[in-house]
Amino acid sequence: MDAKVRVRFAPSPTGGLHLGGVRTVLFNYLFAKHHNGEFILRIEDTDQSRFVPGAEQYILDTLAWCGLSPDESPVHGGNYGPYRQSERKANYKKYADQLIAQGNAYYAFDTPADLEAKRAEVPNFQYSRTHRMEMKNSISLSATEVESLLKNNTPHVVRIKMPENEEVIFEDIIRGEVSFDASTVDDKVLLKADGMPTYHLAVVVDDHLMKITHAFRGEEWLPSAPVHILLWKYLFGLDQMPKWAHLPLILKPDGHGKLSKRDGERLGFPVFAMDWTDHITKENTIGFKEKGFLPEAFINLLALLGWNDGTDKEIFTMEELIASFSLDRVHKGGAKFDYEKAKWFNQEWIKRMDNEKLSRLVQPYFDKAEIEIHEHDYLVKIIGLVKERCHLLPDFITQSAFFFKAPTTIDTASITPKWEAKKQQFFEALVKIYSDHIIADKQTIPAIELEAHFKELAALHELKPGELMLPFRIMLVGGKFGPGVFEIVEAIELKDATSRIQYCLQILSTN
RNA sequence: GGCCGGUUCGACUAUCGGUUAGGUCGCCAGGUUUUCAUCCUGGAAAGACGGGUUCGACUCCCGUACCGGCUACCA
Repeated sequence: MDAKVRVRFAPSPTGGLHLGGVRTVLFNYLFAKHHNGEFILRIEDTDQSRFVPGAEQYILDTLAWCGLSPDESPVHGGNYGPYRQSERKANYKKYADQLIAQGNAYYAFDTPADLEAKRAEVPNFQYSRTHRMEMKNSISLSATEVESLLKNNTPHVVRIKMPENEEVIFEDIIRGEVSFDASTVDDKVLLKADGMPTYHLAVVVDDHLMKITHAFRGEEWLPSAPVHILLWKYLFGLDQMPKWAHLPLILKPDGHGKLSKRDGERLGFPVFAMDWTDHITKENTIGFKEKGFLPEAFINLLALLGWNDGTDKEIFTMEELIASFSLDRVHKGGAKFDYEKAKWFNQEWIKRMDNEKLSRLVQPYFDKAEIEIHEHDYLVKIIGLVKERCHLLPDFITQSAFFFKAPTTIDTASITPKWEAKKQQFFEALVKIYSDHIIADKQTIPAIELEAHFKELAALHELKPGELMLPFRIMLVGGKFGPGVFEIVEAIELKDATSRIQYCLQILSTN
């Protein structure tokens, strides 16, 4: 039987994790869990010039928030560590040497300045068979020259020698057969002058050493696939190579191109999973988490960007995704990100979520808005009352603040045009009745009874309840929104309701 | 420029040769809600183009167009 499924997500820790990155993690995770396999997090920090402090922790935090916990990682450990490529540096040279010995790679001594000059001189310069002999390397130079350069520790890189008449063909799980003429691809650098491998060498060596069975990555990697295939062939044999799948890109909602951080800023939506603060500029980029998305919704919407189960089902739990995920239902084409639909997913998840659980998630937003919650049970109850009108977590503040303190702004403009003495008298009578209840030690009354009393009183004053409802609502919540008025009165209790009515009557009489 | 990939309503997508091309978001209209939201009903809205193959093509093949990705000692 086939070996146990092992997949990896291999980000370089350079900044916030964006939608596309998280989706790549998700597909890796779902595939692994679907096949009872293992999901590995490997940090590809081979470019020391791009090291960003905190970025690795951010990736870990993001995976934790999303519920995509790795089985092996720099912090979770595992039998194939270390899981940071910078700590695996010693591994790579051996393989580079092997490639050179086999004639599949060579030393190149060109300085960055040499390369720059050559690029300026030759339009569309490629370091390949067309110009290889014009450069300074162990193919163009004599053996003695190379030896002395090496002996003098002349800075050099190792480049793969792309074959001349070879068609590189491989099977992509999503795209089917893909082929390249190897001679059109340039001689990629494998080992840099600082001794660190480039992605090309590192990914092949580590996938082999970590026994990766399936390698998934974004479509932007497709053009360099022939380099990786060749490396597998030269180093470990094609029969050992993982199965590849190049995932479709997530595109800008408007216009064209890959979704980027700037699109989010421009169009007003998050692109990163969580808040990310640039360590140099201190500029903060908002994340889906902080914007008020539920991780369940975030995962759900990401899963449906480029995949579906073939039915009309759109709301999936993680368990359901694991059960039904399959790579052959992943699309080939990129998907434009639609923030409106993203919010819809979140709303659906808010509606489904347990009030108690929701209350714990919403509490921080109340704290931030400086709205004091005296009783937790009261908050839970209010959440149940307003949840279906909230798309994002902060919506709970605007939708329910009036349950905790009297509204600060009152839309009196919607009352005054039809305000009259009769109505004034009605509300004064209502205040009297509520006050009597309070004196009788009744702090609140069930909504149904409140409504019945209200209607009786209206009839007594020869007014239709309909003309009183809107003013009443505005007195209580400040505007034309919110749950049923009598439910509100029941919740905020008579004392509070009374003072809100009185406050408004005062404003209305002075106008 | 070169190489590679992609193309169904505005967006996400179903369809694996035979359908009035379906669903969801958004949009519009109506109902419910004596408010808003929810919810319900209805509506507008799509196979890039041109050739084949076939009794029959959204579906298979070729070409064109358009879009995207890559083309660093970055990943």
